[in-house]
Amino acid sequence: MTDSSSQNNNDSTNGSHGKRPAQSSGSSGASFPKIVKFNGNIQRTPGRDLDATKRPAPAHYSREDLLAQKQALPIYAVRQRLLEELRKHQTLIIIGETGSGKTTQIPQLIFTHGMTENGTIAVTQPRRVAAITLATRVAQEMGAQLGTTVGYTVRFEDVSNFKTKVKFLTDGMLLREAMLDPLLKRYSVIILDEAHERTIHTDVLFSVVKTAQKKRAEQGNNRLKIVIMSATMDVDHFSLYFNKASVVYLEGRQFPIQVFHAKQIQEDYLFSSLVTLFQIHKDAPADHHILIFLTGQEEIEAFAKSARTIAKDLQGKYANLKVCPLFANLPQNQQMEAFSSPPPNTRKVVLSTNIAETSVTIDGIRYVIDCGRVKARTHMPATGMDVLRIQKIAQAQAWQRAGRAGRQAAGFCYRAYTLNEFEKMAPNAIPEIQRCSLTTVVLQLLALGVQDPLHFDFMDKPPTELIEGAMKELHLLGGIQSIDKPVLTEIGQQMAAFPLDPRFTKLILASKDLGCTEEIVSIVALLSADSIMVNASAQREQANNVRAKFASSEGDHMTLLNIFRAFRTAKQNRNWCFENFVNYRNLLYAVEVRKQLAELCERTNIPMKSCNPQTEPIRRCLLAGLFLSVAEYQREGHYLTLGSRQTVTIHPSSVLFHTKPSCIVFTELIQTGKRYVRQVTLIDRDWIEELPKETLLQLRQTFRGTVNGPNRS
DNA sequence: GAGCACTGC
Repeated sequence: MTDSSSQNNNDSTNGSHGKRPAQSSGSSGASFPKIVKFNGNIQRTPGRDLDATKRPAPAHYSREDLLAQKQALPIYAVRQRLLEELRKHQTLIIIGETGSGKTTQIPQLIFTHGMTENGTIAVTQPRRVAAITLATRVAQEMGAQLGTTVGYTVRFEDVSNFKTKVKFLTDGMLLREAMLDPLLKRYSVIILDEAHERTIHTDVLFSVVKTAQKKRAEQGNNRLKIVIMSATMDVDHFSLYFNKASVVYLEGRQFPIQVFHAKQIQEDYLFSSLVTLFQIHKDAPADHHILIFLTGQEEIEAFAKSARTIAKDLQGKYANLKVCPLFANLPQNQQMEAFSSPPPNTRKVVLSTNIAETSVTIDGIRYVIDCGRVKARTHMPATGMDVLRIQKIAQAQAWQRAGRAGRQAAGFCYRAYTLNEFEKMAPNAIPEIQRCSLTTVVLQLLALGVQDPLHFDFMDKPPTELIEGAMKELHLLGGIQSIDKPVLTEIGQQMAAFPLDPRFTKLILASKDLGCTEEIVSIVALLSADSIMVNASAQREQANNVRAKFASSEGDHMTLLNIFRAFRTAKQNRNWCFENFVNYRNLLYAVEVRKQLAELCERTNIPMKSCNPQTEPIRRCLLAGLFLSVAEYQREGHYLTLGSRQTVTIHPSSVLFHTKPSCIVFTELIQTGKRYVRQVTLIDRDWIEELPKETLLQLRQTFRGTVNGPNRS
């Protein structure tokens, strides 16, 4: 550990040995962050973690084992000095690689030295599974039963009680708590971990904890200690934001990784990655597995096909090759393939999206091939549309990817881009808060008591248009009094209470008058979950045929509801899901969301009325809540949106893709190759005129001239 | 007749 400002001690691990594929050359001079092998037994299960039976069982260690493991962590030797720093400063920034032991050891250090007399230690994580596994591990090390002294809180699961002193929670969960108590009075220490990931929640929390600390200090009792933990080397930014807070560096052990860059610019990064794969395959021992970072499902499936074909031609000449795709939308049983050990004399090649960058860890990876690209979502405030496109990664991401080769032993990373290209990459990825729709964030800020979101103390301020766009949408939804005076209305307060996109809360509120809350709450829950349709390209046709019995001629929302009802009738049976090509995990998730929403409805006096067997109220409700998302048929399959007057197409996954009704309401607008609307429902155009007067007035004001007389061509 | 990266409440 060294004190701040003297830090530039990255090991350059670009060694001189190692074989080079023909089109790659050894990199020179680029620094490499420290990679530390985690010395515990923490494993992360992929995907949303709802199925408790699938969670890795906590390993059982003896007291001696646990102590030995603790002592082997790099942090152990410096714990006394670290403690001094923690005592000395009210705000401390700790830089250390993931797995250096900081996340498990620092909360214990704080706890055992009495810094929790006036409250609990909160440790935030960007992901649920991490919060759960870390709490399990720390409880074990402290000899406590999980849920007592050590616990965790994530959505749908609160394993903590009033005695809990070390609490792991998702950053989103702490933000929720802050909306009820902006001073976060029950905590004496708040640790924001993985701060370098800059999730939208952590970014808001930066300011929330800073404000809470200041106010509590002014009140003079129960002061708040803040610890920011990050893996980034760009510490000045953090330190400056937290009033020049002290920075502590934690060194770790690492396995060296040799990095190679392409010799010249690769026109086709897929082809280049494929060539590299087989050059490695020719020489490396069979149990040295390979991880290839690609951008998306389609790309991965095409790459897998090519790789398997080539491997078949080479059969018998080298080791066997087992190709495993890995992306979040892949059904869990297929995801597990990427984590299992392959048979003898077989090399595993995992083709992954950036899910393998942070969310999951795969054993035995010695080689990484990095295509240098990522698919990222950007919000366009002018059109209200999200654009999904492939872009170059940042340097920090490139190092993160490379690090995946050195988790258990020395490794290699082959980059499908030149050193020059690498040097031209942005040092860090653009934080989420600067590129996503901020409607929910602005709503949360207002609920937290922030007066002027435009001048909120962001660590990195989002573009003004994004904040203004959010205010505009909130105003249209009736959530704030006016754009100039952003004060929450009663509707706005309800929107803040619901863990939903405000547009979806609006739907629930609209359902009250139409007597279809029972149905709308299910639909909103389904829209909140990942896709419930299983869509492997290989069996797409079969899947569509089997699911045809659920399809509604009225659109996707009714179709979703039909599947959900059938799932519940089938007693939420897993096999039923398998037979019907629907995703069990995501349906279970929707059931949980529905439960939560139903409770909130009860609390806010929205009766769970059903309109069954009628469906018209549901479609009228969708229109009432989503009146900004209406489109009219033009010609050649194109639609024109009522509000922003953009040409859009119904997404091929929609049940209305063939039908092309004259007027539709949709829940998602996204640009990939084309501009698509997804989740589409057929409506009667006359219903627009029958909307409540205030809504119509608002519509006319917003889109003058487009509501009464759209040009039909 | 064509395709959405990843999280979270």
